[in-house]
Amino acid sequence: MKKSVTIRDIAREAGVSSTTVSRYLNRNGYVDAQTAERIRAVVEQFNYRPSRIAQSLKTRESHNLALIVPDIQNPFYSSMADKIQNLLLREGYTVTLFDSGADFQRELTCLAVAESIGADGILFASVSSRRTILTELERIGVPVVMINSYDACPFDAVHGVRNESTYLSTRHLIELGHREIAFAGGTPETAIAQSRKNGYLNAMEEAGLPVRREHIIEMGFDSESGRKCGTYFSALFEMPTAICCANDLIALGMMQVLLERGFQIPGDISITGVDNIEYSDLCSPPLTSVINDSGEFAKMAVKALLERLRGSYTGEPREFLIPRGLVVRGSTAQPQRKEQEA
Amino acid sequence: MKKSVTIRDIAREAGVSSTTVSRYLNRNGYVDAQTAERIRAVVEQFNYRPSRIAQSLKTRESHNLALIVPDIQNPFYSSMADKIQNLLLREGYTVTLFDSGADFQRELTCLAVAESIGADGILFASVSSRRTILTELERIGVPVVMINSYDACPFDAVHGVRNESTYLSTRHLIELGHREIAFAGGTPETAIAQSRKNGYLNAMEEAGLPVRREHIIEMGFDSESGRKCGTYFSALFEMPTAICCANDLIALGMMQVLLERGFQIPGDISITGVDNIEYSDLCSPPLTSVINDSGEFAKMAVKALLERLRGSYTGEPREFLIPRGLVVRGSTAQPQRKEQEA
DNA sequence: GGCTGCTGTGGAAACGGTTACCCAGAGAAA
DNA sequence: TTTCTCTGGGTAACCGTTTCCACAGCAGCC
Repeated sequence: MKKSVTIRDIAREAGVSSTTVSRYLNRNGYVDAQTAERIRAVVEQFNYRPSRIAQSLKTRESHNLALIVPDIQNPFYSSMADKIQNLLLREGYTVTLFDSGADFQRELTCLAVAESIGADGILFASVSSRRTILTELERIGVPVVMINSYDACPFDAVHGVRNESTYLSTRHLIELGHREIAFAGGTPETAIAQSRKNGYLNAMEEAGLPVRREHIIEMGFDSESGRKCGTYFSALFEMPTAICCANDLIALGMMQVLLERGFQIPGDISITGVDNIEYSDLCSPPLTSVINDSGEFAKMAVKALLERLRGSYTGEPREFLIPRGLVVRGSTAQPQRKEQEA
Repeated sequence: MKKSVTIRDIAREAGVSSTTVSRYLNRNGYVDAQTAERIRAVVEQFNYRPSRIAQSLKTRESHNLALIVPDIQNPFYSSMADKIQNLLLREGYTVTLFDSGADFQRELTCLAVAESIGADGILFASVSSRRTILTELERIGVPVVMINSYDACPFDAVHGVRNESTYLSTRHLIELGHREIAFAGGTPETAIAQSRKNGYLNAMEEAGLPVRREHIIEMGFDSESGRKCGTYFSALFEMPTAICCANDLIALGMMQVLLERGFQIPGDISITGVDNIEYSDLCSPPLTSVINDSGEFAKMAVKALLERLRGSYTGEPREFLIPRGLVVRGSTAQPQRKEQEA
């Protein structure tokens, strides 16, 4: 940061006090039309921009918000981050983005940094939501919106209906006639992974289908985990006819190794994902997936946070539910084995 | 931001002056071991963290850097952003991420915001690099590192060898025996799109192959543009036997519509991309691509910027070249038509 | 004519840190 | 003894804003 032109420079040059310049800039208080014009001219001439830092110090708001996501490389989150950023920039807020790597300790670090830079609010796609995190958030004391974090918490929350996403995809598989349906889950012990697993289990139970222990495997939410899960399933003596994946990245990684090993998709095995990221449509076969509209997540989260920041809502914590839907594509079909073929 | 505990509170409580507390915190100047311990205890007890904002105001450095990318949803950039952020967080810097949408006006907006929040430095994957941008950057006066922006500029720059990426992929196609090779480019009038186009043209010229006007089309760098280019090519009377795409997103979109329309890849037509994003490996057929190592870009850009920030390098603008390589996958093969088949 | 209320402006105190400068004492060197 | 250097620590100015007061002029009203 170089030596910058200050409000006092402008004031001196325009022959007024800095108070008046400030009033002019913030459009509050009275300032004569001619005076205003004089100030405007000087401001333009010097290309003066007030220092956000000094403003922040004085007003105690930084107009900067923290956005913490578990994995910015996950297209669901990068797309959501993009949209959140655009919406907030328009409202005069900047966004500092943190990638927690889905790690509890790093979530805490992110929060510490967010606090020290004086974030006015926090958008938190937390993966752990342990007590420690919640008490830390309360201590910091700024408005918080939790995203995709299903645990009970004293903050506004934005997510889909609990246990719904994989319920939809599993139902779809069941309706196609599958009975041996496996599940590839995300990072264990996280609320969202739990919710995805429950959706699968609920659908299976509702249909009276047994769930084999070895048909459930949980690694992480990235494509590398998907590859590992795929390798695992391909080695089973009794392979499922369909696999419900906890998100699209897992599904894509899974498809890759299964295709590599000569399985037909959906001929031998059907695959479903969750999130409906762009790439689920770009791959072949294109992936049947559950829509998680990152734009809607962004919109609701921003709306909720802005209302808190502006004090236009001060009531009890709210829960915003984002509607979902199933997109059926080429990766799912009726099972072709045993009963069917015989 | 709530009322916070200040350095003076700590000083009072520890029975010293705020100067001493500051000295203790910043480990400069002399402070007695016992005094230090007393301060440490109080700091911990009150969970005191100095206000970055107040520090910034006084020291004139915000420890915040701006990162401006054309499209955060492009995996190359989201991956690079992720890595940059991690590297810098470790050095005590936070990163404010901007998505310019590959738009000149929005690039200017991003710069204005970056300046007003007092960014100490700017990492700029600029797509326009017009004069206006460069003079604006010089006016702001903080260290700048340009990423993937091939125009001459008075700042450190990080990119691959000029015109190299598509040169590699086009050479590969030529060596496979293709003669009718088309090109699907990115946003026209950007330096990077120009470089990608030149690589293709150079390889063609070098091999003495003619380039048809209608075999070159330039839209944008996203998959939607790729789809449009694919639709266009699929309608040509004289289709090429291979298409060199300016990046992977274009290639993926292209492959989607071509497969949809019944073309075999690589049987009827070979496709190449650039960037080697994760999804180029996850799709089928997996995409032949040119490696652009986002991690290397991140590392060099951060290194260059840190050196400037710390003043450990103050010389002429430098150019950092990131090595590339070709990854041959299933989307390319020898042409199977005419001469070959006859 | 004295009040009241509105317009237009300025002085100066914060906001929470850092740091230049000054001072005191102790031991070492002259 | 005097002077110098080193350790340890306090005073106060300053970074660039905002904002609380204060004040002056003027119109309208009783």
